[in-house]
Amino acid sequence: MPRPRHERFDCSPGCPVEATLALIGGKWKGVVLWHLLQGTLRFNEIRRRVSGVTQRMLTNQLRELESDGFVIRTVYPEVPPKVEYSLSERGRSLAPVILALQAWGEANVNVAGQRDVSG
Amino acid sequence: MPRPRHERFDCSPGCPVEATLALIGGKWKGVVLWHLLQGTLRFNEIRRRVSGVTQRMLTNQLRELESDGFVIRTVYPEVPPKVEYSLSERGRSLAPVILALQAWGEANVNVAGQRDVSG
DNA sequence: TCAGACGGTATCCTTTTTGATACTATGTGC
DNA sequence: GCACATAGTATCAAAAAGGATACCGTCTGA
Repeated sequence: MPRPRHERFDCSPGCPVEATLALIGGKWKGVVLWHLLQGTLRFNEIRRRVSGVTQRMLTNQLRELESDGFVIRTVYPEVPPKVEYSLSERGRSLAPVILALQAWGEANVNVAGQRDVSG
Repeated sequence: MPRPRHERFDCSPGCPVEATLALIGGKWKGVVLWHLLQGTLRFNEIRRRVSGVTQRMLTNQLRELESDGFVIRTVYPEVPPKVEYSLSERGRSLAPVILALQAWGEANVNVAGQRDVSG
């Protein structure tokens, strides 16, 4: 069972930054949260939208998001199975963070892979 | 040399989020960026502020931040050595992201023994 | 002479994270 | 019977990230 990268965050000023990052820094958590910000989704709907994620990883990330209180998992006792994922209030409170990440990425990450290092 | 976790980010909407996270998601990058947002710092100044980080990891994270164009490393050819780290323009452009992370963390992460965090 | 500060490297090792693959159960359509 | 869809587990392996420790050269101060 994966754990947060820090156990305590009373280190120093600036640590809330780390704390937040430790919660949403999983490889797929950002995109998943972003998609859930648009509305409730079923497992395979998320999986199709987040291209490249494996079933195992998606389960994993969703479980972590759930146990961190960001995501609500609703199981409908049907056959075939139906499970819906939606954001909790706490999850929605991340919106400004996710949107800031998105905005910066759109403005600064070149898809073509170019990188300007020379200042 | 560590690489970003994705090589391409043209996957789908939402991916700018992942792209940004891949760049600043290192264990100590958030705090380091936060501290550098306050001004230029020397290596050991950062090290003292970021409690818990080892010399190796700090070097590591700073090198990655440098090669991603966020941080400018200035070596003064003196003895004893003097190396200063400051944010590039690109680094400063992360301010809204870092501040969003900090704001959320301060509001939502239960920090045992946390006192005032100026900012 | 010995310790400490400076800003690192080099090496080894452990932990964490991620990926690939196969498997579960049930129902529907062909 | 067979494949597909649903939402997962289980298992094994690899890769990435992180940590501990020792070492480098030079200077200052005790």
